[in-house]
Amino acid sequence: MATIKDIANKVGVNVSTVSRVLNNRGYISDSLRENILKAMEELNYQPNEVARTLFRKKSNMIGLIIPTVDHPFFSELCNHIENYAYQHQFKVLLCNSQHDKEKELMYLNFLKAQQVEGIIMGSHTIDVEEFSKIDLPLVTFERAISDKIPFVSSDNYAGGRLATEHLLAKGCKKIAMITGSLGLPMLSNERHSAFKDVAQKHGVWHTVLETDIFGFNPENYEGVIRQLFDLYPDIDGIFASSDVIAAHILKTCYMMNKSVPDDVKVVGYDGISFSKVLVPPLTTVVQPIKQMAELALDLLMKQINKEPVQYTNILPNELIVRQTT
Amino acid sequence: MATIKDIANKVGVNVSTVSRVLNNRGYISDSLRENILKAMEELNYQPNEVARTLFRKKSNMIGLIIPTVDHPFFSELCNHIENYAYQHQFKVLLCNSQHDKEKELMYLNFLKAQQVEGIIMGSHTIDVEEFSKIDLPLVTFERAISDKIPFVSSDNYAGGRLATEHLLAKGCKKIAMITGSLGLPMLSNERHSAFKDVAQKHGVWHTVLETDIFGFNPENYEGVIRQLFDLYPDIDGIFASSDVIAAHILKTCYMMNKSVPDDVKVVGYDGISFSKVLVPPLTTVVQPIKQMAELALDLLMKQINKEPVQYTNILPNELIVRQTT
DNA sequence: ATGAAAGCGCTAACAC
DNA sequence: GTGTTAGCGCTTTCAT
Repeated sequence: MATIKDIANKVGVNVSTVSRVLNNRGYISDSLRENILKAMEELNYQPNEVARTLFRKKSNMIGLIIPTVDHPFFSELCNHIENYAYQHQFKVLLCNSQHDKEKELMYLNFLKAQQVEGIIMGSHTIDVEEFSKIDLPLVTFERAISDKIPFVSSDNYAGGRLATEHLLAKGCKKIAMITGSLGLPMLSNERHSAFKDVAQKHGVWHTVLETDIFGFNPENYEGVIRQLFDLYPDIDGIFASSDVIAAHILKTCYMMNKSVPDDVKVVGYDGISFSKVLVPPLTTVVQPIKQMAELALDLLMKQINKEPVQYTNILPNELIVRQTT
Repeated sequence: MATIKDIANKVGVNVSTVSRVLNNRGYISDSLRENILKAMEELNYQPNEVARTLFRKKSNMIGLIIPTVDHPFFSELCNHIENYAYQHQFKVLLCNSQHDKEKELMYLNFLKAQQVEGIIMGSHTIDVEEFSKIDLPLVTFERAISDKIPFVSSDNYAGGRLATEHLLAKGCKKIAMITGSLGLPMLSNERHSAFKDVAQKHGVWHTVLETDIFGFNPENYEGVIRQLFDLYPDIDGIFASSDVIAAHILKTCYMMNKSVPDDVKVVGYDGISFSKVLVPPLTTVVQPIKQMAELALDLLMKQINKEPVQYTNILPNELIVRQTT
């Protein structure tokens, strides 16, 4: 791989001259610039960004840690973040923690060592204390760590209320919530609080099913949903904590010959693009994923630029009624 | 951020000594090692990987370029690649080209500049000549560039044949294929060739609908599928070039009150995890995505280690019959 | 067993 | 306008 030195030698100038044309800094005669540019072309020269980063202490990279990109919510989030970052000349280093504490911590250190300029955290297995060591601009998704670390989330409680009240408004008498893990310190747990509060307030029978410890183990979703129906055959409304879970509910209803929305109504959460192509198209609480992504990056960039930021960033979401209710 | 110098100063030794404990190389007295380790702990020291990479010319990073992570096939692929890479101490730099030639090229150069050790290309908008300039270990998905660049794909022709023959075996008399763009130089276009060949061979009426130029613009899928049905109301079998398209077909059938599989049968392609939770669960040609991901990385790592590789890597896929046929 | 020094590729004073 | 030089943080001979 050609270096700046090779170019300099070839043209017969000093490396600093080459560096000047590379950075468009200082004066150089047009003819020299021409020659240098030509030499770069010929040697297929590519400035070594690693060396540049070492010197500048600026990598133009940010880190994104999520549980797994293989979940539509996160892949959409990731996609928006990448796009927006690209517009602002940032590259994103994607890290999938797989909900593994070791891996999350390891990636956190890796990102630091890699001199990223900031980190967006969407995975939450590590403890609060660890964050103090990071000492890098940070933004969190769905988790409030401290009043020093801004977070963005949608209004989970309001979303849960919207969903539950909608089920009741549609006449459901016996409702269930099926949710991923409630054991992680995430704001999304408030969807569950809202569900319980609303059901209690209306004096409606209700139950909660926690599918699994981590929320992303869809292999056994159908099994547990079947169990729920076996136990309570007259459940007529379900609030799923994610559209992915909702999809499994629709599938299970299909397999059990329960008609949606006639026998049971279901409302999802997230508003991922797949929600509108499900059969039937899913009623769901849609989060403003794109805005959330861009807001997170804005907050990160502000910190990178030493600008003040707001720590609490809760975006509204919207119930979209389709055909499962 | 603490550097190796800070540690050295604090302990009162030379940086090379610190470097030694960092790399477990050479001899150092146990007591010194202890002290140094303690100092690192106290200063929360993190070796600067950028500096290390500059020296070693080894980044432990590979690049992955795909059209968009916001497509289940690629997010699953990406997930498997990341996992497998992690097991082999490689990090992956994810680049979404969005099918944009500029962006793909820009990312290609970025990856080189970033000193990645190799690149896996799943996006294919740039021309063959560009590849000669890359001069880095490369593996391609679904595209044969040259006999110097290994590629991995599933057996697209066989897959297309499997799907089409299955439709015919199920008694379809009037079949359509709905496919993404055929305009990109991808091996997956062979699914289409197989479809036509099989239909012709059996003398069955058939038509092909190309949804859009790039294959990932699902906004208007329902519209074009409706048009197809309006034009040919008696189509009774559809082969979709991806499970995502198949999902849109199922949805559109639902909206048009066409029963699947009674009125129209549909078979998808990919075997993404969502295929089994669709309603009805989708009959589809499943690609061995995980094996493909790991094979791609194996081929890349072999090149990195200067080992010989096989250039043609076509994996078999399997028709899984579920309830849409 | 530890230190001194050179160098990875690049940039930015500072000379001339 | 262009060259010289020091240095970014780290590793690795080569001394001692």
